[in-house]
Amino acid sequence: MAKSDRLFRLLTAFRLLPQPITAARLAQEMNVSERTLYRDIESLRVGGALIDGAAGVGYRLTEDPALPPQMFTRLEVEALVLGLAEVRQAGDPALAKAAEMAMAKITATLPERVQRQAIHAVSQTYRFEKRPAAPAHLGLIRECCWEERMLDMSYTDATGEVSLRRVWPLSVVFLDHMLMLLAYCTLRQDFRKFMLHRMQDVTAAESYFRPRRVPLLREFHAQLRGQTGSGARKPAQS
Amino acid sequence: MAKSDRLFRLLTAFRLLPQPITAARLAQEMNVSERTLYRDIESLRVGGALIDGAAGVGYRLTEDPALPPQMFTRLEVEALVLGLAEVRQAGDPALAKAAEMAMAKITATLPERVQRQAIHAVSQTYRFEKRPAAPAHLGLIRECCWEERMLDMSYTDATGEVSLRRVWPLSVVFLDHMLMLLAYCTLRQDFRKFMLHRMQDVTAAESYFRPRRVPLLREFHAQLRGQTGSGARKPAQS
DNA sequence: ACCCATACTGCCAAAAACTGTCAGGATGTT
DNA sequence: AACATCCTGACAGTTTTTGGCAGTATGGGT
Repeated sequence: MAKSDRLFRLLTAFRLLPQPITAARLAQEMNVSERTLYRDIESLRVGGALIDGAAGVGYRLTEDPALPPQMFTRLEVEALVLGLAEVRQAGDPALAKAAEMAMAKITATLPERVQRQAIHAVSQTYRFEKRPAAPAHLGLIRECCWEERMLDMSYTDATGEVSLRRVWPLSVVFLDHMLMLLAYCTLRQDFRKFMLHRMQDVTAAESYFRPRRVPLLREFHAQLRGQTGSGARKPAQS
Repeated sequence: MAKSDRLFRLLTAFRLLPQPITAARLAQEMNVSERTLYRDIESLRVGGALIDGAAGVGYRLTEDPALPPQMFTRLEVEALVLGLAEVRQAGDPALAKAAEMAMAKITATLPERVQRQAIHAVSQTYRFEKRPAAPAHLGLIRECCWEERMLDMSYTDATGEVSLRRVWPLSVVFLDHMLMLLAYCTLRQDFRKFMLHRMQDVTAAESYFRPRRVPLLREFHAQLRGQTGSGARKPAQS
């Protein structure tokens, strides 16, 4: 095995195996002698890896050259922590979980000192008025947006009238107190806003509208901006 | 030169030099023959690099094995975009700017396809009731929290009474409509919450309270949790 | 302080990997 | 079609790497 291949693999082993880890354990993992393993460690060090080794203890990969050179300022760390904390309160359990995972992944890439800054960030968020829990069909709606897949539902509008709709879902908007879907409505042949809590029997249709989502959304936004600019009239809503 | 060293350097050259780039150019850069360069390319490919090579054109590094093994799921990307968008509406210009920068840094590390998912994320946020712009002293307060530096101010409480305060600032809380500082108040010898818009003449003191911020904040939170659990009484506020 | 576990480094002969030259084939662009 | 460039095999000579051995240094626990 070429040494260069082995060095790549050694870095992977370092990331995956519990630390601290002894040279003997790594050598076993790599099928080389300990002497060679010591040399490999030295090579990785020359290549930029910061590997801490304590006699009687073992090795730790303290900074990984494969990790991004990206370095967040302290204020950027605050923004990330605060933003992801907001998402955790957004009322969407799946998104809250994803926010946690994203934060964990980012934290794992940070040097220890910056990790501590993130864990003990100054900025916090607290919401007195909680959003109601997201309806069960939020995940389905989101996936249909991603996949540019049409969506069928019955919708109860503000007057209490129920209608069957086939829409092209474009975007999910988190408002102060509720969730809204921006979509193109095939029944009305126009853009419409739908409140998620007024939807029933939401199902993914067999048809797709790809690849139209991004331009349509851009158009909807332009329309909304145009209406906002033309006065205090509230944008049309289903 | 050891081949393993050269492979690291070749990846660097790939990232820095304009693409597409010919084998001849890279060989020159690395001081090896073209034949060796072809072998090196093959070695990088075996190691996971996705390098596109077209006869008559040159090479492109399409996916870089040095990029983080961390990969955000699509939902995690949504959470990041949404969270940082919330921060941009938080009423704190410095933090908003930091959120933009953080998002740009994260985006830059993503493969192209995932970058597009981030740019055209489904989740958006819109706030009807904007927070008032943060008072000018927010930045100073934040820095004093970071540095565990005492803060002096005059404070107008809910009854309109003004008092001079020296506090140990612990945390800035973004509420629905306003900003709040959690602090230890040396005047009252107790934890207190202060609304930022009721502060005047905010200055950093000469003294520090480090390293006390994290345990104090933990204690304050425990106190708040205790009060919440004991009934509907609203926590004490200055 | 002592003991144990482990990091660390130099040396050397044998083994393995690598190199550049040469030749020839394939492919993309204009 | 012409040109530029990717691609790959073969081979003799060169360079690098390996593992075993020996000895030193160091961190952590008791």
